[in-house]
Amino acid sequence: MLDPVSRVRRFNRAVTSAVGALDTSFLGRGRPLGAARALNAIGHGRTDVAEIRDYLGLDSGLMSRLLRSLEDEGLVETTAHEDDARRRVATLTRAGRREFAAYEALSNTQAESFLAQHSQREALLAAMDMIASALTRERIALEEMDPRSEQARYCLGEYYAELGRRFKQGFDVSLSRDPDAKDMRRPRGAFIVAMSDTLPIGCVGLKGTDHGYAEIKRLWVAPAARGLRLGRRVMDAAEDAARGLGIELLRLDTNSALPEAGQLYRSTGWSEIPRFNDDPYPDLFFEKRL
Amino acid sequence: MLDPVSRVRRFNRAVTSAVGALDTSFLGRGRPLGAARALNAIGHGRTDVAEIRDYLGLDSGLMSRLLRSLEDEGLVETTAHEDDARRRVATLTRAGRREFAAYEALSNTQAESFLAQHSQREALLAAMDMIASALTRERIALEEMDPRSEQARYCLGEYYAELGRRFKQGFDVSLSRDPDAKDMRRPRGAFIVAMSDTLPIGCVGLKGTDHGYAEIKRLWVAPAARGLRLGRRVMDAAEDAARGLGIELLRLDTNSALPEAGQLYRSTGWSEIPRFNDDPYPDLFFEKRL
DNA sequence: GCATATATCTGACTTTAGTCAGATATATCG
DNA sequence: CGATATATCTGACTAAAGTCAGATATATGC
Repeated sequence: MLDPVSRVRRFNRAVTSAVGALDTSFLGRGRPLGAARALNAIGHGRTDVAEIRDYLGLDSGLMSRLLRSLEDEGLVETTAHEDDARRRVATLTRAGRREFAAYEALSNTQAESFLAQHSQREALLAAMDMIASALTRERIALEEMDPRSEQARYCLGEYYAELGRRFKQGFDVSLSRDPDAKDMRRPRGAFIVAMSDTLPIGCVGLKGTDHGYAEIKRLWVAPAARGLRLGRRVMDAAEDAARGLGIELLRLDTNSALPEAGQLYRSTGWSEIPRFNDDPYPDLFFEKRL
Repeated sequence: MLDPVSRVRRFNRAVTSAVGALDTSFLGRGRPLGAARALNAIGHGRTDVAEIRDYLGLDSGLMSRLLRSLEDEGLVETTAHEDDARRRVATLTRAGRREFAAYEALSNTQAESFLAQHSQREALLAAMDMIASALTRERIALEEMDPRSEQARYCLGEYYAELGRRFKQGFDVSLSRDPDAKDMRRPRGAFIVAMSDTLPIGCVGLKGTDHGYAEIKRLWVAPAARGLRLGRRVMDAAEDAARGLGIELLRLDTNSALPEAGQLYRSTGWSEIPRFNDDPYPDLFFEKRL
């Protein structure tokens, strides 16, 4: 009935009016939207004035005045930055934290009531995740993290769960060659997480070995982020990290039940090699010379 | 990692900035956003001034001034309404149509470039459809239509395709007891389509028979609209239509491969009865006394 | 026909957002 | 130290959006 472009535009119309409604609900607290947005940015931990200005896309004059009005209301205090007295740092006062909490409550209530009117919650949330990831595509940041960090462990948990669903025989980490966290940390290796806003949406591990090569492990992209060519991006980052560590040969193992992974490797310069380990799960092996 | 409310809020943030970007693109044509929105509302067929005002949520003074500025630009003409000379009707001039087309082109380009950067187009579109339907939930309208109308035929096509996917043996309409369009039109029956904006997202047929009962046929809800309790709403509408036609007994057949349908019937006063036709597809039969 | 209701318009006003050109204070580089 | 760059602030301004109290014209019910 509708062509793809009309479907996108139908979505845009729906969302425009929903955003408008959310904005108006923020006006209920007797403060212009600009000031409310600035307060919320500070509440969410953006304390550096330049950072807030950049995030909200404001002129420096306007930003300054918004801060002043929040100060006049007694919600915000500004001090000079420790390392650079030209920069200013904004923090919420006690009253500011209370006001911020009130905005948070408004947002939460609105989100909850939206969810409550829908009986297929998980499908709806998955759709929202997917669109949020697509819309914030340019803002996805790749960060090197400790493989034991909360974000990394979340990714690994999702990764194992997905293998469990996709392998006919299921997946039990303890049977697999679970890499030692130390091997995926500098200087032996690295662990890279793709963050969209505060949400981890993909990862890859570079595991150092003592056999003259390093291994790529735990490549995962959240279902909601597939189609954004993120797999390729994290793999590129892992290869860069490997080069930085002086590694010249990479190997990896995978399973033919994950065809999209195999396709990615083949299209990015990896070549299939014979089995090089005795892990029970993989049935495909690749290597790439850097 | 994220609780449901945070996921909704992440979506809201993503979408807020995307909407802002769309708005700014509209400013490129040298006209304030308010005027551009009014022009687009007229171009999309909202000609009654009160209707535009209502749609855009504007004060009557502001609306009047926007119309005036569009008239001054030579893009819009207003005339008195035929039936009520107090009301005004706005139409685009030739120049107005040209300008409207330019805005349309902007929107289309923006939508296309969003789609182009994503390789899982169909999944992304399905997610957008789902969210658009959820957000415009209160604006879903049930309309009685001819079962041969474009909208009805679209729904039926989707319905048959879904049965084909869900029945192990597939589905071939010609083997089923395809109701005559005449039986699903007044005065023998009715055909109801649920419209979200201009998109049909569900349907149900009420088919008159000569056996002392009418049948419910072709109950379908678009995958993107599931979870909105739309099935229940269209069924209620069909029952109302039946009551209006003096029908006292309803019957329907369905298949256990469609468990959500069976559940709907059981929870809305239908009771299971023995087979009452020789259609090869159904294996469950219900009736309800009105 | 008259009172009342409705739809739009006009004029006078305020608030919010945004722009721009300096001013001020601090940092950095040679 | 001095030149230059950077971060923020201030003042003066404009544009856009929105509000509100009537004015005007037309419709409707008795």
